[in-house]
Amino acid sequence: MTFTLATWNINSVRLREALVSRLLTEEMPDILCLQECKSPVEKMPLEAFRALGYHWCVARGQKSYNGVAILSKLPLVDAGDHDFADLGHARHVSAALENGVTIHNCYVPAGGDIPDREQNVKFGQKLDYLTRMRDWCRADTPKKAILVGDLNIAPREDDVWNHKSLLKIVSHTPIEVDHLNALMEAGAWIDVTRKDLPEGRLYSWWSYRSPDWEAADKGRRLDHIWATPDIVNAAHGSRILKAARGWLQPSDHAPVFATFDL
DNA sequence: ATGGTTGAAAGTCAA
Repeated sequence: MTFTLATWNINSVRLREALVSRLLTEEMPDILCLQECKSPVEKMPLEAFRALGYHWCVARGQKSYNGVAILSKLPLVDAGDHDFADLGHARHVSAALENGVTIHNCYVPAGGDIPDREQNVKFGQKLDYLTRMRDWCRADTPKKAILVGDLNIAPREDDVWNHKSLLKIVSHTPIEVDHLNALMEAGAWIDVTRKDLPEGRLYSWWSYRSPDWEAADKGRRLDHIWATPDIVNAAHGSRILKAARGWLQPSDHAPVFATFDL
């Protein structure tokens, strides 16, 4: 069985229902993981996606903030969620496919503007969230698992438009990268996007604050697809649909894709 | 060090 999976921080699924439908229609991923739905589950426009063949959905929502959903053409079973930060945020949900693969859809806290937990509680919450995810992987080593989402960290020098100028910018500070790497080691996670595309700059997010995002191209790779070693060799065909960042009234994130032959 | 833009929701807060 082969399936294609995509992950996309949609920044309001209700406002951008038409963009989600466009992605589902044009790209036809078997599974689409959304973050920042900014909606309770009962107000997510799931009927529109069902009409396009996405009959299964596992989601967690809340009013105004956060919110994650896994839309699928393939049967899914809800496999639970974790509130890693104990903040009552809907930032994680997981689902199991019939082939025994578990998908974890994550939205790691952005962490505020100041990269210092003494001055900025949000930064501490981000680091603590990653530590709790690490401990969860240590306690329960994931198998046949895929972890996707907006991890809000661009770990590599070629995951940002300028490594040196971003070293003190939240999303690319060494302490965040250390926390992300500790999580990867704890679960033996492999970065599927970089397995497939090891060379060159890759971005999945361009700020709304840049007047000409495409010409400036000051991007960061914040959105990731990881897999455990037992299935990573099944992964191929990674890509980032940069064009979606240029759609009308876009999300500031572009969708990231990978295909698995399992 | 600051500003720039966007979304939800009706204040600002979060990103």
